Amino acid sequence: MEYFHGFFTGSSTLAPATAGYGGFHGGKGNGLMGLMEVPESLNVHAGVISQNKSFVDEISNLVRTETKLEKKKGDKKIRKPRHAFQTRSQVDILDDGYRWRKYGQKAVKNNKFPRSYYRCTYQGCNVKKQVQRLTEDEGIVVTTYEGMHSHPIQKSNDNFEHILSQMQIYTTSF
DNA sequence: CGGGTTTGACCCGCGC
DNA sequence: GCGCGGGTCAAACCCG
Repeated sequence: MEYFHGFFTGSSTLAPATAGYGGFHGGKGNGLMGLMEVPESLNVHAGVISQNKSFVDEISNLVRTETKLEKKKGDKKIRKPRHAFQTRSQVDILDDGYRWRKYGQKAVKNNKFPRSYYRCTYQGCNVKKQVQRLTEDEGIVVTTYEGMHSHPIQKSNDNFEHILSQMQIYTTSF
């Protein structure tokens, strides 16, 4: 819990994305080398590769949507950092080593696939994630993590590393 | 039996 | 005020 000090309180406006990385993976940061921050170059890349264009658009939309929720005059608003991962996978369930409980599923507009909402089941851990598949590229799955884990992973992460090795990753922070 | 999933209802912010 | 879209709740259900 102490992890969240000054992070979720919103006192610090910078909300370091690096903290998110560290929290995401407790111990060895092996496969996380693939992680990179996504600046505005995101837009630059749009249109370069036709296949990737669609997901880039989707990500952009995602970013815009969440950014709007952060603008509040009464600076008391807590800005919760989110990290969006774009992965290539046949299955929605990407086992990252944590134990998740699904708590909802909604259809999103402009997307024929539903979005699933998961919550970490570790006691006191309020990390959430949502998984979304793209309409045009059903081989692409966007996973958005919200919050940080303040506890160790409960399973061996061999599987996790394996998945990471075949992952194209995009992250955004707010 | 206990924990996770399903699924419709509810809730809330926002734009019209 | 109302409808819409997105996020969450919770009761029923499923499965080991």
